[in-house]
Amino acid sequence: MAPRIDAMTAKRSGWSGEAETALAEAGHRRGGARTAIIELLDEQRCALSAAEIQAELATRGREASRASIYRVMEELEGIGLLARVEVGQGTSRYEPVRGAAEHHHHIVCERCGRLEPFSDPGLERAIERVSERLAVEVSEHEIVLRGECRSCAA
Amino acid sequence: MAPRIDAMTAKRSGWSGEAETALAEAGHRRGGARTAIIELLDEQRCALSAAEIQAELATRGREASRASIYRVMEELEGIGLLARVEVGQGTSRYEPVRGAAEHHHHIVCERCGRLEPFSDPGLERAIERVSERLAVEVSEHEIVLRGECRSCAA
DNA sequence: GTTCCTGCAAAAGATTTGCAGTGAC
DNA sequence: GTCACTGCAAATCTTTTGCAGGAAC
Repeated sequence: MAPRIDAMTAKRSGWSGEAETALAEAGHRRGGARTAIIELLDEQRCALSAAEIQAELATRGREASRASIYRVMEELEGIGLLARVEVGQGTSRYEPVRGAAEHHHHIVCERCGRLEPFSDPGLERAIERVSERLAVEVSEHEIVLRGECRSCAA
Repeated sequence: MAPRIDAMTAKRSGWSGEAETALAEAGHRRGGARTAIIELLDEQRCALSAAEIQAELATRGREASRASIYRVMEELEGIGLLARVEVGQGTSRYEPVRGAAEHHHHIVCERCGRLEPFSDPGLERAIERVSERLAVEVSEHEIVLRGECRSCAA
């Protein structure tokens, strides 16, 4: 069931192509706003909020309405290609899901608010052990650390 | 600097008394709404949203305005006695912070939405190791698991 | 009496939805 | 030609803020 990626659609790093393909297979048509949003997301190294997506698109001269942004987020999240990240600033942020190899979590700087990704195999193992011990089918997990990032601590 | 708990104020399990004491030391006066909110929080085994707090207080005939609820949440969070928990439902939830012994995380049922606490020493150790490895001063961490709770899986 | 606490109403944000026009297939 | 995609405006929902009256100390 994993969507195949053909050379035509998988232009960039693969994620945007994967997303386009999955949407096409689900019977969606293409649209300018969505394409621009997907490409923008694919370039990011960390999660963006809807407002940030809109602002960044605007600076590129490829504006999209807030409604479209939220609708695209909803679609992508629904097919499991987008993760919603909430770090307690009252807004949701979104980032591509690229599979296990790129699986990561986030650390939020309490001083500057910056969001940084990190990953740790030991932590993932600990999560697995917990879910086994709890005898619950855990389909997702999310870890947020809060502290002072190195630039702020310096 | 840890607030002392005297026998008069620490009525219930201790947390509500601790909260009242800390607020008093910070120069706050007492008020009906706040007392009711603090007592309600102290009875909970897991986090409540502002709406739930208001509804539960109403059924007890001790209503409080939404504004007061948020204001009390803000005060308690500010002195570190309340934790804000966000599990991705668009609303914040709040729960007493009772210290290391009761430190825990949450699992959210994707089917029924119920929030359950869990704790795991191995997971805490993994978090410690990560923060050392990242060389970042981590002051807080939050872990949310998503899956199917046992009642729903049955 | 001063200052905090509270409720109400209004405001501020984020997100969602209804609708009509445009565009993809 | 059909039906999805988009933008706009309106609606919804959560949380915050301004203000005036009442309460704690």
